[in-house]
Amino acid sequence: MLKNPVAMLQLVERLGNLIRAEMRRVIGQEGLQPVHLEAMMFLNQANRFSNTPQSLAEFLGVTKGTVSQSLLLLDRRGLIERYQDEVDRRVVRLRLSQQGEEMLEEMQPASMWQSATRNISANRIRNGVSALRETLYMLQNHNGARTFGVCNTCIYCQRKSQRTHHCALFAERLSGPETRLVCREH
Amino acid sequence: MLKNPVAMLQLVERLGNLIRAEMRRVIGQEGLQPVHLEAMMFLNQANRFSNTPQSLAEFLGVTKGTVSQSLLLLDRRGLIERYQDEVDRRVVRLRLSQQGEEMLEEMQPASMWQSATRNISANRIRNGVSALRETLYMLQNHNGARTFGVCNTCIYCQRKSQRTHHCALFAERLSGPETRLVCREH
DNA sequence: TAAATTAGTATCGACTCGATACTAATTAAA
DNA sequence: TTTAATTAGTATCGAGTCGATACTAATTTA
Repeated sequence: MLKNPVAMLQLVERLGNLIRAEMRRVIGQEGLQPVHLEAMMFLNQANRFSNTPQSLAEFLGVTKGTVSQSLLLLDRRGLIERYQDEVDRRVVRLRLSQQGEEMLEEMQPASMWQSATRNISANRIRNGVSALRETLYMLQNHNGARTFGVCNTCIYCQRKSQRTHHCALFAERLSGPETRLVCREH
Repeated sequence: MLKNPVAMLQLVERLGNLIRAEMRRVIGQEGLQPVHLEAMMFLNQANRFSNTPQSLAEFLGVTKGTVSQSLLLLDRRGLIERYQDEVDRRVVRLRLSQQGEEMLEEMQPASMWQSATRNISANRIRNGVSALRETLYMLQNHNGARTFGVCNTCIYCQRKSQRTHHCALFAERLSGPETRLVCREH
């Protein structure tokens, strides 16, 4: 029975395209592209292990050259800020600017989706999410790509006390809020 | 409990991007873009109610001008054929050329997906498919967009006999195989 | 018969995207 | 420790997407 996986692929493709088209419609007035909104959403969730061009490129599945272009545009528009890393001066760090955060807030790209999923049973959605999540994981592993995910679900994340966590991979202390952000070494 | 729908949105977005990136990787050598492959897959499934530029544009969620460009490229590459409709001479009909069919055959974009979903329980996938399908349907209805789907699941499709069907919308006879193709008025 | 609508094409400009070539900082090696 | 290799990022190029606009030709509607 190989039909259902293919059906799922086609649905994901089709939904992906429609979301993309909707994004374009919504942010087109601002002169932005879908990929810009995706970059901003990523940066909104990125922690110090993932707020770099390299990391963003891996997340989006494009080359670093391509991402560099998009970042240039976002920078020109004043939606992000770029600054040099203190320790390794090759790496550039990214964050949303005040203006970028406000714009992302306004967009709320999920609102249409919310209404579209309103009448679907919570259970069915939960099942859908888990099937998709598993597929994503397999797909990424298969490609040798990075997984990305929030720290507090990461195998390297160790709880030290009520407030402090520890990342066994980078051997660094993590603050509580930080463990709810997205790391590239998940 | 609004978290799961958003999680599903993000998963679909992310999977969509990865599929897109993978497509690009696979067909990039042929000098094609993801949208070309999607167009070809659509044409491979299109019947006489949907094998037009207009229809394809609606399916892909782009303007007719954009689709016209892509079709020009596919035509130049010899992957599709364009011919005038007999009755309404404004409309152009599209079909895959021999070469186009062969290329689509070779691609098999689903193979990686198949292996990624191999270990997921059939039941979970079935649930995922139905959640996604329902979402797609709601999303399209909400936007006033066309639904697209195979004739034999369409409300307008009436079975006349063992072999013949009838489309109540266009008031035309449908052959058996034709009812397994995609119509834009689904 | 004239006006409005519909299907499609052509052209423009901004942007994506991969490829390639480059700079500068860091790390590994001799 | 000097040199070579690696790594992070940027710049530039060409082909293509994409929406907007303006257009042609065929068909409907008034």
